[in-house]
Amino acid sequence: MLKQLDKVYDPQSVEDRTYEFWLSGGYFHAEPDTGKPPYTIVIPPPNVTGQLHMGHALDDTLQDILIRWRRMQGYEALWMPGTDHAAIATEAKVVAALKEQGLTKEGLGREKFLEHAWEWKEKYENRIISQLKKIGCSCDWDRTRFTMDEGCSEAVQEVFMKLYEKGLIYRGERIINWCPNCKTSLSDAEVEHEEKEGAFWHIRYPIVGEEGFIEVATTRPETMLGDTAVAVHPDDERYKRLVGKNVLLPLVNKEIPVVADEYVEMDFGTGVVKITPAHDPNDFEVGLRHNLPVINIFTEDAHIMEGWGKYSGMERGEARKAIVADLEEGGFLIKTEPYSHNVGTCYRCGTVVEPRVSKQWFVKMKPLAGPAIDAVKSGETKFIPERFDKIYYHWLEDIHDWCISRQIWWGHRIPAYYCDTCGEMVVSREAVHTCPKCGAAMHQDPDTLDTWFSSALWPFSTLGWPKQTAELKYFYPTNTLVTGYDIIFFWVVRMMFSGLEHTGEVPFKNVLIHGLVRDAQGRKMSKSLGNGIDPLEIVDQYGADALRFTLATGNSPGNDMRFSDDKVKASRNFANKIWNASRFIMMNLPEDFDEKGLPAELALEDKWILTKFNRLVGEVTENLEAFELGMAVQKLYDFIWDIFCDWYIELTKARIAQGGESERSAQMVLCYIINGVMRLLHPFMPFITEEIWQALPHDGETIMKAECPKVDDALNFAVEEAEFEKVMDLIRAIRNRRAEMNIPPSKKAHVYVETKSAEIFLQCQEFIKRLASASEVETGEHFDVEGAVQVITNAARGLIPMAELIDREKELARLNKDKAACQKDIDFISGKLNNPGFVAKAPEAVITGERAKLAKAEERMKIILESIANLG
RNA sequence: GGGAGCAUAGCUCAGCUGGGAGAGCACCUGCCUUACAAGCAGGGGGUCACAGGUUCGAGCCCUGUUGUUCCCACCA
Repeated sequence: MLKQLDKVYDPQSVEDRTYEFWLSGGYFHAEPDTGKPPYTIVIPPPNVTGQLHMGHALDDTLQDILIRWRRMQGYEALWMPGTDHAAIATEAKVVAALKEQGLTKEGLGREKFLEHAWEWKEKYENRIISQLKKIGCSCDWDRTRFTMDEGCSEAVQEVFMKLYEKGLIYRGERIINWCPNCKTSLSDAEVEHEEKEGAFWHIRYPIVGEEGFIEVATTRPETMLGDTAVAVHPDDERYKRLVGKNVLLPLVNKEIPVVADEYVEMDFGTGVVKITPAHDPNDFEVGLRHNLPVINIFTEDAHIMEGWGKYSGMERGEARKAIVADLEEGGFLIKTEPYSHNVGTCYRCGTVVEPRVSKQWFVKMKPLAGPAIDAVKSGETKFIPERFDKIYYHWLEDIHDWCISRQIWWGHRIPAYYCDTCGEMVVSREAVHTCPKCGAAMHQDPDTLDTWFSSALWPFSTLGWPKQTAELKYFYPTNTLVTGYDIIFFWVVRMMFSGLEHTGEVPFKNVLIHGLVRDAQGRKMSKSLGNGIDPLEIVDQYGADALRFTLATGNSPGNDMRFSDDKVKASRNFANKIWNASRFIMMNLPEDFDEKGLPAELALEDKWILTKFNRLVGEVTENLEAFELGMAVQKLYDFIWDIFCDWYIELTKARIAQGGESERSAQMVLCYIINGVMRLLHPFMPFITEEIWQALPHDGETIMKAECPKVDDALNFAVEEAEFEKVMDLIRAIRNRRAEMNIPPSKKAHVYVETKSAEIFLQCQEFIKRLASASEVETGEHFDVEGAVQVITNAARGLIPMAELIDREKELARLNKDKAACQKDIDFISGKLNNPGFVAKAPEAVITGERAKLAKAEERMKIILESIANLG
């Protein structure tokens, strides 16, 4: 007994029911070594932050489409979203959550704080899982929970140890980016540069031992407290003689030297730079070259430290005002000019970054970058689209060492231990409590590791590495990574060099890069703008299938896409169309219908649609193999709507009405095609396709594990396809004429078809009657019909006697227009064919194509001329 | 300062390796044709940013120009 579909398509109930069914069957579960083909795909997801936004929805949808597609091809496909425990931005979120309860991180202490963090993390991960389910992600949730819980700490410790032992991790005093709000260091990639309005202050530094002064220009006067030199270019004639002398630092009244350094640009500003090694990365370098002292004037939240008199305790902005005022009062300020420059800000909180000298852990990047570059150069890992490899190279080629220590609590703790007494440091897998040198107590480094340090291990740490698990062997290296271009530096690059370094293999073969989702006006979706669209609201409104379809359609890899309600609405309409087409088929099947194959006798139109379907299968397969999801989806849309619904289903109505063998074979072909189409479409619209497929005669438990349609050469009928299109041409031409003349479909008319292919038109006369409002169809070589409307196609001329509606002059004008258009055609094509260059150099296939076109046009011209003669 | 992308119908965008320009939405006309008005049938609308070049042939390849978006970068 076949199931009937609901009369009205309700995505909500379809989706709830279907997902429940999948879960209860455990269909997402992936096992290694199942004997299935060895091609596997693991697509690690980005870190999630607790709230699914449109960017994630796009990412996850694309990943899920690829996963489902591979599964249907029989591959054992694995997908594991989730986060390692140091997931991005989590500490800030926990702190914010605690604040609401009146608690602070410091008040709780490290241990209690971490307890809260774990609790909080679990909550948001559960939320994310339920959100991912809503958009149809077919992820192995048990595995996801597992990988999230343990957080892959073991892998992180292992990697740290290995790198440390190889000398690729070191601890040192460096100038790093410091966020005074988050009170932690940041890597270069975590700093965003913003153009900000500022000023250029010109300040007098009196020369010691003589009259006069040297003019220094700066954008940061408040840091002058920490100045330990001024620098000029060695070749600068203006200042050459001053090198080696001292100047007096205003306000501080300290003598500092004038040094010569090539870093100074002579043409910029005054050609004199004040050197503050503690608070500027360049100055720090200059300081190193000239052995200058480093004077840190800021506390970790960017207030002036103790010991600076009235400035102490001032916030940096406040200090700037006070210092500028004092300089002016003391007569040291020459002028202030407005100046806009780039300022580094924290990518999490937007606070202006303060460069700060401190002891941090670093990863030496040069040795790691080499193999990562080579892997892409050799094509072992490919970017799609290709152009992103340039961005990748560029980043890796002038890379600085990576600062990996963070002064936050929520993260993987650095496995280094320091002796309280002698300062000895030990790096160790196990906790060390007593100093191996002096026997005093040791304490672990309070810092944690950069989120991306652990995220970089995702492709293998989630598979059990460093243990050589069966899963690791089976699934690694993975096939494809899907992510946005905004995350190449943070994550892709780091996974690449980490994978190569620790496993000796690239972590993935393909990197499919997608763009950002923007709002309807093309703006980036952001919290501050409040223009973010919640994917779950879209799902509630239009359904997950519509959302997924929208995200997959109309965009090509690497390009941004605009998201608008109208697009989702169009996708929902498409889903509705599919629903109704399926409903039509189901309604017209006998209750015990269970045919899955094709009838022995295929009608002309059956061969036509089977040929079209076969072509669709081939093209969609090709597109998906090449990651051209947008194109695949477009072709499916066109086939289903235009070819299947608007033509084939309409054609079968005549056969269904007729009954008997003709009806039965139509039912079989309808089922065959819709079944195949549902399977092709399933990755894009998983819910509706499952629901429909289940209602149809089918083999297997779920469409997720059904086989993807394959090209079948036995079902290509090129000749019949072309023949049938002659009939379609005539139907279209008649409809066109009737519409132009405003004849309602209810007004049927006799149609005479003059043609050389009479038997086809005769065979298809029922279609012409139904689809072109014909009362009778007659075919023949020639008809004499008084006062007939004439429609012309390449293969036939239709005569419709409608004397009362015909305006002879208009008819003639129209025919002459046709004639002119046709003549233009002929001229154009023959122009090409008469061009000796074309005939000599164009490929044979193109030339024969043009010849065929010409023959058709000439045929058509003959019919037009006859028609004009007929009128006269 | 360096690099990349984009510029195609009123709007949003496709257009794969060069062979007479496409879709969705919007618009206009006619239809409640028993799957679907979230629909059906038809229609109008484009110097493919500009200027050169390569080619038998350019939306597509090359050079330059303009506009626009983004990324990177230590000019205080």
